[in-house]
Amino acid sequence: MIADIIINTTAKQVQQTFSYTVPDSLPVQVGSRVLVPFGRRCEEGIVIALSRENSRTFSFTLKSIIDVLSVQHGFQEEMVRTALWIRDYYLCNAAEALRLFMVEKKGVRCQRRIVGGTLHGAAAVDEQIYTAVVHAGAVSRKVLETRFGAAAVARLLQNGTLQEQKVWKNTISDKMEEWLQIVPAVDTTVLKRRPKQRELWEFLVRKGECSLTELRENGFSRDVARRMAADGLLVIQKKMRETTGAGPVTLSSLPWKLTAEQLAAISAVQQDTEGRTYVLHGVTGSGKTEVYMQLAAQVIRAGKQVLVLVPEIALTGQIVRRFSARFGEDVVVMHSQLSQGERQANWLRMKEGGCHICIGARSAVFTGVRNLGLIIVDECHDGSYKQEETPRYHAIEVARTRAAYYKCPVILGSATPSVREYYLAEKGIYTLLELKYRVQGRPLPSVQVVDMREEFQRGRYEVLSPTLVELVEHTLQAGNQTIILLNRRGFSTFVMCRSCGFVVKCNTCDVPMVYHKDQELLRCHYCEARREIPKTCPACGSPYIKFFGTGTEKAAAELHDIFPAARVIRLDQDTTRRKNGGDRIIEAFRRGDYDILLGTQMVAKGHDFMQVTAVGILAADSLLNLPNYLAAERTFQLLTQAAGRAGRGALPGRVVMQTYAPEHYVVQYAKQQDFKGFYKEELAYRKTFLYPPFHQLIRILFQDEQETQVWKSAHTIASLLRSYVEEQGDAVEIIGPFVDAVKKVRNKYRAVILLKGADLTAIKKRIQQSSACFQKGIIIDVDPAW
DNA sequence: AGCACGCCGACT
DNA sequence: GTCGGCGTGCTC
Repeated sequence: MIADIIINTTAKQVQQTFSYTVPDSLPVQVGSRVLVPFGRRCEEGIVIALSRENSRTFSFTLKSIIDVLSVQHGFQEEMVRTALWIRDYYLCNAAEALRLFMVEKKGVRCQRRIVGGTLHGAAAVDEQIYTAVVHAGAVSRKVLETRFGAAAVARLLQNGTLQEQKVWKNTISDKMEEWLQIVPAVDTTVLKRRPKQRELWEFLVRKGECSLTELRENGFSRDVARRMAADGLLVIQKKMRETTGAGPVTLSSLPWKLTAEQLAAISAVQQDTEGRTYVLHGVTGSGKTEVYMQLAAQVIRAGKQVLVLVPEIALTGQIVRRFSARFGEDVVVMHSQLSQGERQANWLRMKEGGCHICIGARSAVFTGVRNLGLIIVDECHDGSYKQEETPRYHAIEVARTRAAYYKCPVILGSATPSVREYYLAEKGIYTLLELKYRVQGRPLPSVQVVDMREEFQRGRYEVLSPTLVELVEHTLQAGNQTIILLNRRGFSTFVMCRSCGFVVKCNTCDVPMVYHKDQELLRCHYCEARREIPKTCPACGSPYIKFFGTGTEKAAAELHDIFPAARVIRLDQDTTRRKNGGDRIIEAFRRGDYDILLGTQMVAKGHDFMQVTAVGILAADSLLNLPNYLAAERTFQLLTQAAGRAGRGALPGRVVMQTYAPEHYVVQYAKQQDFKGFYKEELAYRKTFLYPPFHQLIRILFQDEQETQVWKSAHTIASLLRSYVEEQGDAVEIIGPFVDAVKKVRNKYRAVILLKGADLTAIKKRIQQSSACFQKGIIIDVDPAW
């Protein structure tokens, strides 16, 4: 057999496949992670195809695979296929795409060590070093150098007294376990006077064979077995560690009274045999999680597995608790804060089929599986499903590709699906499932819009309008809770000189710095830069420095002034930095330890707070002015989701939205909680300007410390692509290069080229073939969230 | 990415 | 003459 292999390195020049022969003795499959000789060293390779020996000829002699690194960490064929799809769709390295599926990113590590060579009878020191090395067998160079000095070590390496050796360490070797087996037809009379050994013998006769862990669980010591093995009564063998058994499927299901809509949605998906994608459009509070769990139960009964994707860790807590309560041990959680060991254990349990449900954020879409039956993407509109570093994949597209292989359904649940997803459902490419009513007939909250321009004209400059103050006061008196959303952290958003208009910007990024009062510092939200607050204007020397704009810190301060007795907690990047910080704050608020939760968009994400009856949205239109085709959609989602936090318990909810653009269609539809209305108007806009879902986008970002260099390489690529489009008559529009929305980040200038067209497959192939597009400082983003 | 090869300048 | 700088090219 001949194996085609991708070398596990991200080096741009080593991305083609390499062919190796497969020794008959090795269990190599598509997806195996193997050790191969590569140049004059060893590397890890992933087998992506196997073919018969006589089917191909090569102009050079092939080398042979040395070993299989791990059976347990090997990929399923589906994972290899999905990885290669990611490479071709998102235009990244094969190894980068394959690494998405790995818990341990590198399967082999090279270690250099020093061993003894031949002693050239000389100085006593040399002999001393030589014998030290020989005595130890092998030593690392560092240890030797600190003991005897770098010069001496170098000299002895030179003259051959010492030699440097390389060893390759397998970091993903299979976990082995010792197994006991009786030797049949052996004379057991000796056991008469060995009661403990006889007991073990009888136990093994009943069991056939038994692992060492099982032995311990049954109260036998390993020593008894060892002695018996020495006497030839039983044999101890090493076997691959078995999956922690697929525990009994206990469904402590308390069947809820489902609404007719929930039942209809469940039965539609249950009847699926071709693996379609479903958009589960359910208003906030319509019971989507119950639908997920009922479907998951069905899939588990059929012996298959479920992947559940949720937006962020802050949100996993709640949904994990609900799933765990129902499915117990059959649920594992994947999140970035697990230790390497926990992560690996969970991954292996899923891959070997020992567990049926995996819940996690974006990267959980790559969890190994044995037999996939369903993928659920909760809050599918959320921006965190798009990875913002290479490979820049979208978890929904990866989910759909994986599901296509298993012919299993994908559920995209949201109260505010993205325009793209809803459009595909309307067109019949996906299937639309609607939940229009809240469970138990709870009403949607009533929404009041406050025009902040009028407030300003009346001379009210406070952050909180009188209408909102009244609502908060009322809610506090009733003993209920309030959520306040403000999409900016820090105290004020920028610092400006009143005399000359100078704005304090970050030294390395082209953005204004933000004033953080609790640290008495200016901070850049693009890099980690901090700076003292200047006492006088750095440009004109004037002392009239003023802070403009409002962040969560300032709003918190104002709330404290107006309601000194109210217990306020902030939820933003500054307060959630610590481990589980977000979950801790949310749980404390849920318990009722606080009256007001004030924060950035995190407060709007899917939490179920029964005691919240009021929601205030400050600066409802702050996202609207971003230079991004998704600005309106993002704003509508944020406003609707935030408003949806009110009135999820038995009590009705009230919402106040403060805005400078009350007549904007986004604000109007959000006020009515009218998804359909917003969707129609937004879709018309997208059609006019040929934005997704009508056209696809690719964004190519160029970064360099030299501004001229950025433009040079951007123009080179742009003209390369333009000439291709002209030659081929490809209907692709090439826009730019133009300056990025932020001109400079971390001292690197930024330029952008945008590709726009109904079908970009041909030009993607062209980009993939061009080495000029894969140089450092160039980032290719397919389907950018921009 | 590594690692070797090769070409050129500096120095015991 | 030789040591070491890093530009270039290859790895089945």
